[in-house]
Amino acid sequence: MIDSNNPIPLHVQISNALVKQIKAGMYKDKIPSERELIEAYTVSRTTVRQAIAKLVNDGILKKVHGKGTFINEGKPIQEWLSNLNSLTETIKNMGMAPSSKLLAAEQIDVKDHSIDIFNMDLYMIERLRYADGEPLAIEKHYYPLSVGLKLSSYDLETETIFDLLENEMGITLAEAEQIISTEDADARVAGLLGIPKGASVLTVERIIADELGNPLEFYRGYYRPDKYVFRVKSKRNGLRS
Amino acid sequence: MIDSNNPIPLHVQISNALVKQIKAGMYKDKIPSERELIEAYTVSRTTVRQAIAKLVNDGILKKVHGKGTFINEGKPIQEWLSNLNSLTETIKNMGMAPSSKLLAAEQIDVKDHSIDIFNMDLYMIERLRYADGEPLAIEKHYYPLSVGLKLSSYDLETETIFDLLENEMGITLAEAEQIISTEDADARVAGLLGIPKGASVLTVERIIADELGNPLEFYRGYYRPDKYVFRVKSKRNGLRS
DNA sequence: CAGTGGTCTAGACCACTGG
DNA sequence: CAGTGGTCTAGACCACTGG
Repeated sequence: MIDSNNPIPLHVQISNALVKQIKAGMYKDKIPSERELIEAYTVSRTTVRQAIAKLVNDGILKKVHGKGTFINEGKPIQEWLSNLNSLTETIKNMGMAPSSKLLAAEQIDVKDHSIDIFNMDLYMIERLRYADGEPLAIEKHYYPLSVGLKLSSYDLETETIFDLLENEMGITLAEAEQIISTEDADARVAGLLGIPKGASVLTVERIIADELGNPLEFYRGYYRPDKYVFRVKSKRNGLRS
Repeated sequence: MIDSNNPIPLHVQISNALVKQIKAGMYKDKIPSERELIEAYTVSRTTVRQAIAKLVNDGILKKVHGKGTFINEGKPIQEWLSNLNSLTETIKNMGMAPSSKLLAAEQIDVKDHSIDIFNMDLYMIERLRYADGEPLAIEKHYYPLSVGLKLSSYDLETETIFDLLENEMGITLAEAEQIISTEDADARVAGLLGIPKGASVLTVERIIADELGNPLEFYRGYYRPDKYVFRVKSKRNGLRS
């Protein structure tokens, strides 16, 4: 299972093994202690701690000094807002299986929409996103027509849009500004996400720009709050006057 | 500067020293290599890497294999990343007049609450916050009993809690982790905020810690989404496969 | 090639939790 | 008290970047 000849680092192998075991319900609440994992995998403590640190950072585990390392029960998927990650990446980091269903991929006339960041016709891609087969979010991406048309030539149910943009189309995503809010789910959103009409959904509006600040994508996402939350780290260095 | 007799861990001391040096403009783009830092601080590589890892996780530094460790430009490290420091300040910045109504200030038995970050009885302060006389948010702050009691001796309808903690009580707030989500307003929340029962409210859970990571405050806020949204800037990580 | 970060070992002592 | 995670040392070899 853990193979030191494998080019995948040992701490990554252990990390993955732990996620698999946690998902399989092998541990009720607590994972084995670091010393026990050292024994089990015949590795050093550094390696074990490195594996655990990753899962703690992802919000899967939680360490308590003197007691042990515990599984973060039933916690929704947590996205770190300081990094702009694709939902696919985030879901994978949480040890779940991402999938997508394409709802729409179509041109939108400039006069029909209120998104004014591109001064041209748009192409809209809408997908229902799943984690371990459960509906998680609806994502609508808006691109300039040429970009959208090119994207639509790929299989958008299996591909990661960020991958396509960055690796296939040579577009560099640099930074994003996101607005997080909430609204009551309308009938369509509720139906797709499998929640009652009127229930709260987390909403994200996002503009991604390149290094020069030119807009590349407008995005609107609707997330099930019981399965997905946003996490932010903040600092307070020398704010005092 | 770096003192191994200091109870503050060496890697934290080095971490802080690096931040100070970066802010002072001591490095143009790249910080010294790990081997150089080992020399400079007379510590092991593990310790240096631990110090750097923290700053990478915070988005201040960025490592590039084979090249070095670089400063992440444009990441403001001197302020809260998301304008959540003091609601008073944020409201003022929007050109509105902040005010507060104290709803509760009371001790909570350790056995009655599920907040387990302090292993002691808590003191809870709950306020309804207004902007230009309109209800905007409900804020619940939880502190260790001694801190809460001291806070309650001030006029919490006019004072800013962060001001009291930092300037009157000499408590240093270093960093916070926040979780943003949403839920349906219950009758009480709806009534206080002046929205229909069941309507969506933005929720924030926050733990503020000192420089060593010891928790200082637990916080839960309920915001009217029509009057308050969260804005976050994110960067795309350079490290993808 | 020298220099960089990435991975890993095999120890050690400490501080904290609970019985 | 035994067991836990937290910190730290002093090494080693590897993979990658650039001249």
